[in-house]
Order: sequence, then structure tokens, then C-alpha cells
Amino acid sequence: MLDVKFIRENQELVKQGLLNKNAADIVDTILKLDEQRRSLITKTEDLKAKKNQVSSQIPQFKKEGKDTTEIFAEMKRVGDEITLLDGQLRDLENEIEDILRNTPNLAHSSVPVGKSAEDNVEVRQWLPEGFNFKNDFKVLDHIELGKKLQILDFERGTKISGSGFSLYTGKGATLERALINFMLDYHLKHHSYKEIMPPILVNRESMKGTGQIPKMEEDMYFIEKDGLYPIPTAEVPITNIHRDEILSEKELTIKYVGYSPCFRREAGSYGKESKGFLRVHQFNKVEMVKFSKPENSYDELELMVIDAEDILKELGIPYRILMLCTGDLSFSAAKCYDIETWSPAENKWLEASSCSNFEAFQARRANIRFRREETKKPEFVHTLNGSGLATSRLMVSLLENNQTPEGKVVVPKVLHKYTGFEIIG
RNA sequence: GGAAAGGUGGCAGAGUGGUUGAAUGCGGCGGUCUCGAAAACCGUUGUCCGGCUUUCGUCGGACCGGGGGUUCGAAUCCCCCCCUUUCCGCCA
Repeated sequence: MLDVKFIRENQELVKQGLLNKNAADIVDTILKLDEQRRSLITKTEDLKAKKNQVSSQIPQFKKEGKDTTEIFAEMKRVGDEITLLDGQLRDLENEIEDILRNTPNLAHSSVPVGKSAEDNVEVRQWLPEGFNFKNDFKVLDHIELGKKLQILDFERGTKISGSGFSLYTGKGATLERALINFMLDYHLKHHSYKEIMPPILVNRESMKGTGQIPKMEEDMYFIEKDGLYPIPTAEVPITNIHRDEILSEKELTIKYVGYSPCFRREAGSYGKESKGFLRVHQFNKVEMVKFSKPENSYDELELMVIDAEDILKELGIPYRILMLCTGDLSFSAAKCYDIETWSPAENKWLEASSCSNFEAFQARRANIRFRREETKKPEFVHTLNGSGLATSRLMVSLLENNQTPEGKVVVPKVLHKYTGFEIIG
């Protein structure tokens, strides 16, 4: 959520920023409503001040035996007017809030301006030693491999739950579990995160706090009976850990990492990229979340990307880093790097991680603050999160890149102690 | 699912219609004492919004789970909702 004061003081900047993000220009509307709001506040507060002043004298009057009927009648009128104006004020505030909640965050100045994914900028690429984009044998895609090795069973996944639900069997299930454990352990040991295991059903407030609601509501599952949402990412419960809290300055930067399954309806996205693991309703993800001071958040973002990259390097999976342009940034993000891993069968890059800085956008919604020691004043923190990483897309690249000409899959060395086997097939 | 209790400041916990933003204790911060620390003592200590002050501030308003009602006046009375805890039942 953007700050009204900020909009007031940076009108042109906000207008341009919204344009860059392909969003509606709400600046003039907000300014008009805000002006009305403030003038109403002045009015009601004058009346309330009067009411309070008179009220405080009444015990005295009573003691003196003074006749108060006229005062009471007058105060009754004042009270009624206050009720009326307060009602108007509330309507106005709701209107403003509604607009702001539906307005995206602005991009950071370092983000390239662009319309769509085509304008994203490749920042760097990493390829394992001896890697070649062309294989000298016919590579199988992850679905073929999964079937041949009997480690993935999409047909039965569909039977059990529907399309977009995957079933891991045998060494496939073990490999999946190994990946999750490896990633968690690695972030704990080498990147000093604190591990979190969050609830995977959350209430509406939590979904609002991180910005999934209202804009993404169609993409969420919802359990009507209990008013709970299966999380689309562990970002939601983990960021909401500190909702409505004031943190101390010295505990920042807080770094959490947690595994959770993720649920997405993916409404309307059937057809393209939807086969096998490429687009699923349920997948596993290890998520990193940071709460930082504003002045550190962009450094923390760079570090977070490196934390995710370390995992891929350890696994020996080729990847590249993209900086998303303004038009491709998500609703809440101010800056975002996507990490894409290589799929030789698809012959293209697949998004396996997304690391974003939300600045104070989520913090303002979720009311997450810290008290600066110097000023003693509460201030909004900056929140960041990134996948570290999502296993489904990662699994595609892992299987496909590590296949042998005979159609077996070599397990990366770092996973051996988790899998207990070194090859599948 | 059945029954009961309860939601007050960072925490604990008073307060049942009129200077109550709210006693008291703990914690936090500042100070005295000390070589230093502890103890003791003294002082201080919420958030949000608006106006003026482009500083330190200052004035006003709101906030005792949320919403509505009664009243000149509500933390306190009434109604609705939400949440938490405990006990019983069921169950991993």
C-alpha cells in the first residue's frame, strides 16, 4: 500500500511510477479525497473538543445545583452532528483505503522501465563446468524420465486429485524430500537463517497483509466453511509472523527460511506451459523471508539472490538471473530478480525462484514496524522474500540436466547423504 | 460438537457511568550512588490522525478485541460479531 503523504508530496513521481507499472493513475483522485478527508477531520475534531470541554464541567455544574437542561439539549445536537460527520468521514476513508489497496507498489529507480517480460534484463548466467546447451544424445523431458524411471506419476496424480497434481513415487519421492532438506540445511548452516514451519492455512488478514488479496484472490483456494486460505507461498504466513508488531532495531535484519507446500488455482492458465511440473496446483517450496531496515533492504536483496544461487551451484544446475522490468513486476514488489534454470528438453529457461524487495508496501499493509534507537520512533520495516527454491521447476532441470544417454539420472553429490542413492535407473 | 471463563498500555494486573491515557507491579530509558557492576533511591516511559511549527516541539482528536446502541457523558450499561483459554466429547 502506498502512503498518502508520500503521494501528496511526490505527485509527479507517483504518476510516472504507476504508468511504468501499467497501473491506473489514482493520484488526482486520492489527493481530492484526502483533502476532503482532512477538512472533515478538522470539523469533527472542533466539535469533539467542544463536547469534551463542556462534559468535563458538568459534574461541577451538578454540584452547584445548576440547571443543565439547556446544556444537555445543546450537547445532544452537537453529539448528533458528530455522529453524522464521523459517518461521512468513515465512508471517505474506506474509499481511499479501497483505492490504495488496489494500487500496486512503485518500482525502485534501479529497475528498467518496460512493458512486459520481453523487457526484462539478464544480469548474469552461471553454467556448470563442461556444460553444453546442445546434447549429443536425444534428451528426454522430465515427464518421459519420470515415467521411465517410475518416479513421477502424473496420470495417477490426476486420478487422485485432478490435473495439475503430481504424484512422486519411490526414488522420486525420496529425491524431492532430499532436495527440501538439503536446501533448508544449507540456508541454516551457510546463510544463518532461522527455520520456520508455518501453518499452511491462513486467515484473510494474513492474505491481505502480504498483498495476495484483493488483487490475486481468483488465484487462491479458499475453504469457505472455515474462512481459511491454503497458502500460495510460505511468504504469507512467515511475513505475517510479525504483523501488528513493533520490532526492536537491534534484532533486524531478521532472516527466516521455511518449507511449505504451495497451492495455486492457476485459473485461466491452462494450455501453455501446463504439462507435467511446469504449472501445477500444488508444489513444494523453501522460502526465504527478511525483515530489514529501509537503508539495508537493497543490499539484503542482492544477498538473498546469492543465497538462492548457492543452492543451484551446489546442485550443478545451469541458471540465469533476470532483473524484472517495471511492467513485469508483481503487484507488491519494488524490485525483483527471477532465477531461471535451464531445461534442455524444453530448450528454454524456467522460473525457479523470484526474489523481491517490497520495501514498506507489505509492512504498511500488515503494520510491521521497528523502533529506531536514534529517533525512538516506530518506522515501517522493509520486507523481502525469495524462493530458495521451488522444487517442481527445479526438479525438471535437475532430472533433465543430469540424465545419461541411457536415460538414467545421476543424483548430485550434495544430495547423496539425503537420498542414500547416487543414481536413479 | 457440548459447557464455562475471559479479551485493558511492552508484559502482568486493577478499574463497573463524569479531569481515567487509565492505579499498582515488572520490564525499558535517564540519573544518583560505585573503580565498575548489582542492589537501593529519584525521575521518565504508548500508538495513530489532524492543525500550527519545514527543527526540539506544541495544541486538538481518536484508541481499553471489532461493530452498533443507550446517555449531556461509556473501559464501565445493552445488542451483534470475532478471538483466546479451560473442561467434556471425538480424533491424528
